[in-house]
Amino acid sequence: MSPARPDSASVAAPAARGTHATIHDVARVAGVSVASVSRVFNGRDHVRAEMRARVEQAAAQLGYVPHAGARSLSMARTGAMGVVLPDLHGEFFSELLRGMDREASRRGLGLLLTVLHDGRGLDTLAALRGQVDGLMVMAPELDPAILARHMPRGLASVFLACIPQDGSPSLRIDNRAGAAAAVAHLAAGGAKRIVHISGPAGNLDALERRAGAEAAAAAAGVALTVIEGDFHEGSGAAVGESVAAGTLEADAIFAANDMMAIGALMALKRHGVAVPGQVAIVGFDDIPLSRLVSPALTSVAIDIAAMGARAVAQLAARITAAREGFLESTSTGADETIVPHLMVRETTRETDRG
Amino acid sequence: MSPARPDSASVAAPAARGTHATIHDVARVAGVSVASVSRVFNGRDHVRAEMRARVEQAAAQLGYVPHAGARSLSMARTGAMGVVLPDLHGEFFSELLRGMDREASRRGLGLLLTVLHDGRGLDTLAALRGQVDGLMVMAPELDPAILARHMPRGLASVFLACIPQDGSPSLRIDNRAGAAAAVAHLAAGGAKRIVHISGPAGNLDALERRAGAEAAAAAAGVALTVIEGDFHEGSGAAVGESVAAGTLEADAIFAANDMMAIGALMALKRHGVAVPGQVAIVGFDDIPLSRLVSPALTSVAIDIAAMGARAVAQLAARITAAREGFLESTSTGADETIVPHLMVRETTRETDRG
DNA sequence: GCGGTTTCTGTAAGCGGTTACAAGCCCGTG
DNA sequence: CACGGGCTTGTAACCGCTTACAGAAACCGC
Repeated sequence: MSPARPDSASVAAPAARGTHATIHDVARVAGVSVASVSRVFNGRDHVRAEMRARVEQAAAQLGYVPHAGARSLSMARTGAMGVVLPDLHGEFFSELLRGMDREASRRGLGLLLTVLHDGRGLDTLAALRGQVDGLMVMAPELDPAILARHMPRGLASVFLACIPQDGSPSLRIDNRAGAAAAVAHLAAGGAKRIVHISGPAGNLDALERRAGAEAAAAAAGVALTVIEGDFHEGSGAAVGESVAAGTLEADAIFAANDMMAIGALMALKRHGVAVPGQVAIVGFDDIPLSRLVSPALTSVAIDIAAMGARAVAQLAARITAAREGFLESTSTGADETIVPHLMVRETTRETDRG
Repeated sequence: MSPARPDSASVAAPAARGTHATIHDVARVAGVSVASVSRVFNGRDHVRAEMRARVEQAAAQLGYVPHAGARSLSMARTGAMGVVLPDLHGEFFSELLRGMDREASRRGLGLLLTVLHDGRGLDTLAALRGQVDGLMVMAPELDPAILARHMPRGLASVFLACIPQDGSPSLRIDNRAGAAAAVAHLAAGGAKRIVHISGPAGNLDALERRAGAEAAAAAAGVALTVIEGDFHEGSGAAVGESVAAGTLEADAIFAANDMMAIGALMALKRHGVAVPGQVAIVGFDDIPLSRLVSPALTSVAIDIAAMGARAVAQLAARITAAREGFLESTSTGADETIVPHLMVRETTRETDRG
């Protein structure tokens, strides 16, 4: 019983049609044990040069690639992070993912995307166990209690722009400060009657932005009327129509996001209302589109991509902490607050060409 | 030796700190075998109501969730699809993912995102084996041979807008037809000297669009000058500058994508060149932004989200085909061609208000 | 030429599920 | 009351890989 040698007969069918070669096939072809093959591939342990060569040759010949699933099962590590997002549109979505990807791929991690279509999808969260090492969750519309109930236990997680659960760290946007800066800027520019187009009622960001706007308006002694929007262009356009028609009196509009601001802007333009001459406008998010509309939109800027990258970094830290055994540690991982800044453009500033 | 009964002593520590309960823990607590627990959770086999109740109760008590990795190992099915994309920006990216997600989540599948940063990332493709059931690959910039070399063998795949490998089906945009329609439209509007801002040299879409434009220009008997761009706003702006300065003579511009068209549009506007009065502009892709700039951009429209959804559907079909054993079948899965259509807006049409 | 290291390599026990197979149960019949 | 057959359930063998442990081999100084 000599150790298995490369024997042309037994090597005949290393893998069935379409099936992949396994580590055993490689071991058999190379005439070594599976442990050695594993060692060669993970390169931590000592392996003689000749053995390494034999294994690599066999692996190449068979087109062997380790099976990520099996590996993650025995190592308790998947190499992927879950991203849980609401049903986002457009630039915010892509910028966030872009930032996450930048940081994740730097660390050799994958990103598993899960979109919550207004609540549905929540039950798939639990199924992520064993498929990802941690979760980045953004669910500003969701009742924190419901969210908590659906979070898979024991999976490291980071929350974006929503209330953190069970001591997980979170990344928060200082919506109040951003909104306050916007309103203060409008007031400083001479606005007396500001209309705030808010986000949907249940949305946390929306609530905070509204609060910030109200505080700043009170401080500056200007009137603020709040109209609820839905973060989409249409609701902004509706407000623009009302203002143009005179139904709604306003010399400035502060929208809770850029799409609504742009909707309002387009509606006003369509009706020949001068922006910023008669009505000044400020948005929130500073999506790339903002500087392309004309007049270019003044907006509260958040570095969305950077936020995504930070989320990955935080989660990575939290995952390794958990692996080291500090998981129950009282240092829950620092929350981070991202402070937005005002990007002044043409909708709040008379330009040479109006 | 009765079968293990729920015994408070042995049940003491179902899971260590932070660790998940396994199917064995559930079996022990419920006093049944692991097979039964598995049956209850997969619900295919007959299980008595009382057993079901016992297991469900135990699972709930332990907060048990099946481990996706382990399950995929024994079932040879992961429930996720890999998405391989170039380093895309903006709306195209988000629309595509949006469409893919819509279809994937309808089928209960996840999306694992891998971005190719100009070539790097290719080696991670092979590592996807065992992590996804199939791959959707979009790599218009990549040499097909290099791509082929890096594709994990035996993994079902669908190619988007690039040359298919090994008989995998692909989804292609009829770039030629779209570009031809754009140029024909410009010629019909009276253009005599058209400038085409192409995409980068190695890009397949870019080449096809250029070819379509050239063919249509020849057919219509109008002059076409090609200037190479990079799909970003800046290169479009550069052309706009040249045209405004008179360095480049043109009464119409056809850009290979919308961002370059918008760049050109902004540059022309900045210099007071009338659009479409002096220069008409057509873009390609019809990203949401196109209708928001002013004048609104005429563009060749592709339903990007629909394309993403189709890719998922095709891949799903191919995966089940492979599972049924038709993997070597000569019917390689039908290629699909998506025919774009022209969306005429203000940059090629005098409007009431110019 | 022998014990003690040091450096490789193989064996086998998991990781957490699924599932073929066999065994046990319960029932209606002849 | 023995018997065949339909439901349920348990046992154990995988899925493909990592890794603790132990055995083998090579090298050391004496």
